[in-house]
Amino acid sequence: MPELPEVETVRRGLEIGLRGRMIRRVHLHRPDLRYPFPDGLAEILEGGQIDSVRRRAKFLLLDTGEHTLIAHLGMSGRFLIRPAYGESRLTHDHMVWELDAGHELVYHDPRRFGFVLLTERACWAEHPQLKGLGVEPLGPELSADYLRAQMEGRRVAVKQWLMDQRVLAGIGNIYACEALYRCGLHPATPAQACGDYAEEMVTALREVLEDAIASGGSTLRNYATAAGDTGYFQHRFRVYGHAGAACDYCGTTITSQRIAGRSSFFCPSCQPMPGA
DNA sequence: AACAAGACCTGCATGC
DNA sequence: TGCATGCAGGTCTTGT
Repeated sequence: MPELPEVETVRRGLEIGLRGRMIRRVHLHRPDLRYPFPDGLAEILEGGQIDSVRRRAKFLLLDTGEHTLIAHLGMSGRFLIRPAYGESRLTHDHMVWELDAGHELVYHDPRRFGFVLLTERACWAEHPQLKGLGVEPLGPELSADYLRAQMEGRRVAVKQWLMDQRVLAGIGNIYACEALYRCGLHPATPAQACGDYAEEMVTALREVLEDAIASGGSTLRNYATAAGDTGYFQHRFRVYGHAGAACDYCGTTITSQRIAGRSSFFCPSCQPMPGA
């Protein structure tokens, strides 16, 4: 489900709702998600206090005492803060934390592509899931020079390359499509042929991600913030999901094509392949 | 090394 | 109404 803007929107909601709260009890309603829940998870968390909620790429980091909980929402994961349901819960409410003040935090994930892991707070960045991640697209490390260097020798489609978490951490299918539209590149262009577009790509990535965060992310199916609100950036997609519609800029029909197994949307006129 | 394809799992929309 | 099919915001593993 969620790409960087959705995860960041969730993070902001969790930060407000969870900072300083006590974790009274932890209930696990199945043994695993994508991976088994960590050994001793409940015992480690219970009685602790949530100090901060951070984000790295599409991962949420919940700091409590000496530990950091690493959570990924996969395709369909949600975190919700709600008044305690008591014994009852909804289907796919896999992990529930009883908090103070009669509230609970719920991890809900129908497809179970998401996961929850635990690491030591002092060395969270060394965790295998986080160690190899590339630069934050909204951080100071993103530059045209960095992109050009990373494109070197890469023949994969630029869209697949943008979604490579070792290059850029946090871009998924939607925002790769939208960013490429904004910089006028055909998504199937080999990455190594896109060097001349590096400056435009930096601008396009920052703009589309910042606009999406300002809109509260995109809600296609079940994405919602911790408070249960839906985002509305999906109404601002220019190409994603718009196959058959007219391009806003030139009126050409937007087409879709499967690239590296993922649906890819683009305007054939605004997004030519360089040199073609 | 770089790349493609399949696997993981459920829910939903579509078409017969 | 019921069933089969295909598709979905991600990542990991396997095979070429």
